[in-house]
Amino acid sequence: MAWSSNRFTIQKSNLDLFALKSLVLLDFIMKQKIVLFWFRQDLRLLDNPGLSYAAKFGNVLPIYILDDQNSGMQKMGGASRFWLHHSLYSLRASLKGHLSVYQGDPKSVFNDLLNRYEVQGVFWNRCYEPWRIQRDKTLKNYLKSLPIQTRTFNASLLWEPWDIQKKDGKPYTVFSPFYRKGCLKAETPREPLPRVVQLKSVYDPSELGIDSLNLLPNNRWDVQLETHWEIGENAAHNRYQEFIKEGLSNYKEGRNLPATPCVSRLSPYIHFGEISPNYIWHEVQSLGSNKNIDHFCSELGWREFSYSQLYYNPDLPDKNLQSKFDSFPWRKDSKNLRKWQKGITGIPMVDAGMRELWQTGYMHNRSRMIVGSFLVKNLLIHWHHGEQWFWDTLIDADLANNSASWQWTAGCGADAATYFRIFNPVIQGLKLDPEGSYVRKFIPEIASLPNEYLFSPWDAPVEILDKAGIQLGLTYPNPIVDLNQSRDTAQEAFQLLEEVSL
DNA sequence: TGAAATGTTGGGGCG
DNA sequence: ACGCCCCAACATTTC
Repeated sequence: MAWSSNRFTIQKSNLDLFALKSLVLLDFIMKQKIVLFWFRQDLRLLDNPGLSYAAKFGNVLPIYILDDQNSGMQKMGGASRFWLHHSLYSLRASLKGHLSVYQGDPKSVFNDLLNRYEVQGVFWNRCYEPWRIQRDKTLKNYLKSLPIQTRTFNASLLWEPWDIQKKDGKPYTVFSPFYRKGCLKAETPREPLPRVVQLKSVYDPSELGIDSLNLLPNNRWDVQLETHWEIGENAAHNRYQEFIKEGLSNYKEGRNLPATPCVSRLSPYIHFGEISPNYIWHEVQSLGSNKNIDHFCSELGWREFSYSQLYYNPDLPDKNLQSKFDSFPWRKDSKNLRKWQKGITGIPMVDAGMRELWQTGYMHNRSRMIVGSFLVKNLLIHWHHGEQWFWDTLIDADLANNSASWQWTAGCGADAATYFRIFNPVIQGLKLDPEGSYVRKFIPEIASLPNEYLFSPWDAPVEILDKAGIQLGLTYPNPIVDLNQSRDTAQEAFQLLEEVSL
């Protein structure tokens, strides 16, 4: 049975004659013995437990599968695809060209490979998105039934979600005890493994090739993004070193200032596994212990917390954790949603954040909180819309972090900001971008305003606007809502929610 | 990882 | 010297 389907596969593919002949020959003698290593969110050679394990077996076929079939509504967004495209190229180079790429349902990809090779084992590092857990569980059972040796590893979390629980066996719902009593009291995270060198790798000539995955957009908006990022494992380590040099020593305070280089910007690399949290954790810990290092480590803890929340609440991306929010009267306001997305709300701190996102595929963490608060609380637009926009436009879009953070912002999450915590983008700007350099960078049309009015141009006297060459409503929008009034409205609406649920 | 309103304190100017 | 007022700075309460 395997023989006939083999020939069929070969005829379909466009191999050159030599490769065809040698494969047919192999087919007659014996199928090549290999183990499969399946790359997923772990596109690296350093500290890759699954790959290190596979490497012990000899001939390893390293593969990547783009699976848009099982992901449902959570299909990878545009910015993520851009990143993935380059990350795969980088990984392929590290593997000296031996990365074989496929598309579709992994089960059929595996079946095809099982027909053409004698597969002695299949190994991968675990992912934690509910749809991936579901898919991989089924797949693992299937492979085991054949039987084929299958083994999975942890390469992307410092602590497995099922290892961090309260004494009563329930998951933590508040960050601080989750991190302090849960994570820090649990076993120290695994030490990073050495880089896989001398991998005896195999290449499958009938793989698709990275380009045929069509990960880049047709209208090439990615060209601008590309200027802001180096992508791949080496780039991840360069970014890490840069952060240690430029950002860590003032991390605790500087992390709130969007114009400073104090945040790590490692999130896209971590998401795609170009650098491992274990590597970062142990490197940083080896530098000693102070408030900056501790705070940075706790941010890795926040990531663990997001994954824990998603693991124990698989519908975190769709459903309010606090169900009383189900009845909240969100506004269907596609015009204002569009203005928020494009960064033309007329509120500089919000627009700066949204334009940073659009231009670079990234947004400073503090800006994410400000624009999120604005969308949900000042515009009263459902957090799903923010979640979806971020999902499509962020290069570090991560299901756990994205959904947990939006639930936090909206106030419906587990350890959420209470409803009356509403950011004032003017005050946040004055406090956190005191030089105004963040706003001026992304909103050049108001750059000539003095700092005093930079965050609230509508308050500026006409002569100052004139002098700065600004005509509100023409060169820069009037604010789409009154901050004070919309804040009061929101508080009333959220207050009502509290009362109804009593 | 909020902001505004309200309350408290203490120093300095002044009659 | 003293009481009074003003106000900034800080603390607490409220939404």
